[in-house]
Amino acid sequence: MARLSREESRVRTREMLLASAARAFARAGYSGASVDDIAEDAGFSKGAFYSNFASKEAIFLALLEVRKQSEIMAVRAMIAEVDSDKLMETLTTWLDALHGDRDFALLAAELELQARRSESLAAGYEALQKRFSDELVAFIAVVFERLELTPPAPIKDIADTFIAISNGSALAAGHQNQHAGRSMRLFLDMLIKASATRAR
Amino acid sequence: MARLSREESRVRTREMLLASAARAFARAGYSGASVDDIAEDAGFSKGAFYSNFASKEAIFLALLEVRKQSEIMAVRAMIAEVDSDKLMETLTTWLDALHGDRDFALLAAELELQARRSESLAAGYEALQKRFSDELVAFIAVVFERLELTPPAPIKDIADTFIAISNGSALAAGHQNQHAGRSMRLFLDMLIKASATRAR
Amino acid sequence: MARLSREESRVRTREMLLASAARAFARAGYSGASVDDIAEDAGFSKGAFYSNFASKEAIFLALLEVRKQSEIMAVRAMIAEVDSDKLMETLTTWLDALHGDRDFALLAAELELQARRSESLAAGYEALQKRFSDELVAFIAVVFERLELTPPAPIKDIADTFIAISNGSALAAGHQNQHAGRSMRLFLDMLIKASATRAR
Amino acid sequence: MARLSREESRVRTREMLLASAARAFARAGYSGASVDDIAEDAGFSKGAFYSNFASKEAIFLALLEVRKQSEIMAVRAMIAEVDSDKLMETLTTWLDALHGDRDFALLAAELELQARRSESLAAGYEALQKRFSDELVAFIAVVFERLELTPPAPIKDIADTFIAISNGSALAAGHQNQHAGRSMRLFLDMLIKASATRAR
DNA sequence: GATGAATGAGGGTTCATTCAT
DNA sequence: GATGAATGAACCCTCATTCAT
Repeated sequence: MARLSREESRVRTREMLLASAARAFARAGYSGASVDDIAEDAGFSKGAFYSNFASKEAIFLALLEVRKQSEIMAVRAMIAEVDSDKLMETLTTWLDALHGDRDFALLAAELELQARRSESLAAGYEALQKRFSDELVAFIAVVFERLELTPPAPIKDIADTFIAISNGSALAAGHQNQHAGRSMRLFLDMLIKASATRAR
Repeated sequence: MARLSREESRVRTREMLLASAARAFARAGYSGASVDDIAEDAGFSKGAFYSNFASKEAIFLALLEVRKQSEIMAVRAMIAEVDSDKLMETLTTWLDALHGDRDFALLAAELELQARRSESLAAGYEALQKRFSDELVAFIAVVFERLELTPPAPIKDIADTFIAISNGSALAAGHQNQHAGRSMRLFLDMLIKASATRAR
Repeated sequence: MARLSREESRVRTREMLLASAARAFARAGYSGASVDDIAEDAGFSKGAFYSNFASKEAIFLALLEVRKQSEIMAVRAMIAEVDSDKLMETLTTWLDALHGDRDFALLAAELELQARRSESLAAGYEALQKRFSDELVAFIAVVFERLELTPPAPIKDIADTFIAISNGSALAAGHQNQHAGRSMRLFLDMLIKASATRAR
Repeated sequence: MARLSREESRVRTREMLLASAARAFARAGYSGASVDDIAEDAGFSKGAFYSNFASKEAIFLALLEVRKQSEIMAVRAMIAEVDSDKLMETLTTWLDALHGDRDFALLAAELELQARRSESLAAGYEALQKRFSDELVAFIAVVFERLELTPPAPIKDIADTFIAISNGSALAAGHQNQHAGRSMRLFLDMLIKASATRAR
């Protein structure tokens, strides 16, 4: 059985704490979640927490980074495989993933809100958000290109609306989550209908 | 100088506390805002707070009610004055109001999030949200009627998307808020373009 | 219908507050009972309370006085009607009264305890307790005289034991109060058996 | 100098808090004593208190347990060494111990009262009290056996009276405590005089 | 690196008391 | 005399963080 090296073990602890923090922040919000909750839920002591993260804010920012990073990677992956056949299918899969995990959605909203509140968080957040936004703009541009459609508005606005609906749906989704994602699909449908076929 | 009567004074205190609470919750979130903050910011002691509201949760719910109520009244007012000439203008005014007050928007988002977390809040919240949603659905139906257009999707979905964009934009709006509301207008434009003209 | 004079009305309010305080102190103890509880339970406002009593401590002391006074009067009444025929019957009635009211008993214990804690209460209490003790000693002396028995110990000790059992039973009486008073009767029986018939 | 291990240190803190709580509750009663008082008097912070006891009620109950336990052990010890020569001497020593510590006595009374008021305390209390009572009944039975006397009343009643006098004396004992314990001895004397010598 | 006892600031809430009405 | 809004000190408890083990 492969023994974990010290480094591997440290990484593993870190990841378990991050996962636990994601759950805790989603459930109770940044202020409402306690370091103790997070540590215990991950199966560690408070001490272990502070050996891995300098503060509660630090783990929050780390989480923010992990999440935004993975969102960026997801979009980038979609760009790579854009082709007329599987595009809508890929999109649908992505949207389902985005809205399927209720905790994920609530966490996203909490991240946004909290980043807006704390100056120290805002700094780190802004940069990440910019990168994600840029990536999304690029993706949308590629899609319109491929579909040979002319966007009905500046792509930045479309991307912003996309993000707004995503976050907004997360907030609005009550206990019965069944129609989360409908808003997004309605928006997509209309977007395509509203786009002018490009002259050749 | 008109001296305030006992009752007037009480009402005034209550309102100042509500205003202060709105600021505090917007700034720091539900958990992050302290009763002490709220009371002091309103110029009162903690004791005064508790002789006006039974608990922190109570003032939060009271705030929720006030806000939702005024949103409902706004929509209702719009229904009353719907006519083809001033409709878009009225809508624009409303949207600007909705997004013009940054604190209001953040508060709205916080209200949604918190209501989703606390069972005791959720109870009170759900009812209010239902009433607002119903009102919005009625409004949208009237508008389509007046414009003699057929909606491209169930009106409930349209209303939900409307709300999602509103909340989502509030979250996404960074320090520079200038283009908040663009998403909403984009959505509205596309909505009209996507609607079929009704057969007469 | 006779209107209450201002003075009568004041006395009535005072008495209702005293009765309410007795219930509250018995139920929750001195610290545990709040002025608001007491006032509201009596059907008045806090202001009315403070118009009648200078402080929480003041009403407690007033209560102490009323109770001790009535205990003294009860003993004095028994002395007056001591005669060989009805003596034991009278005693029994008194004891039943003492233990029949659970609240009364708990209040008595609380009074004792609290008087022992607060210096300001102790002053007023000590005097009252002395008067009651003296009265009880006189009563016991008369009874032994009448029964032509010689007490088996200094009468003061007998009186003290009497009081100790009374207070102790109140404390010990659990929810099932049926055998409160047994201790007292056991003590009385033994007391008589242990007394030497006086030589004539 | 022996350094304290982690565990030893924890136990020591706990014990110091318990001792401090005993003083505080005796002095000010359950409601009157504050967690802050208790912690500071023991030389710790409030936080230390709460990492040793879950709540104020918890330390109260823990105290109750310690005290009742030691009372039980004391009675059990007496049963073990009952023999005609040293019995009365042992009893006397015990009674002196019971009444010698004024705080102990007041605490006992407070424990009884408070247990009667709080449902959550009552649960834990009742069990302990039952065990003590049973032990005392057993002890008294053994003593009568040894002395070859027939008790003049059900042993349970005798035990109850015993307890009542003990608690009652604690309450009645003023600042001058010199004659506490007299009641108890008077009761014992009479008890023996009132017992019938058993037929052989 | 991990532990958890301890700190100390603060959070929500209660409450005796005051005082303008 | 009665009212109850307001005060402000405590109270019970939580929690981010530190540090000796």
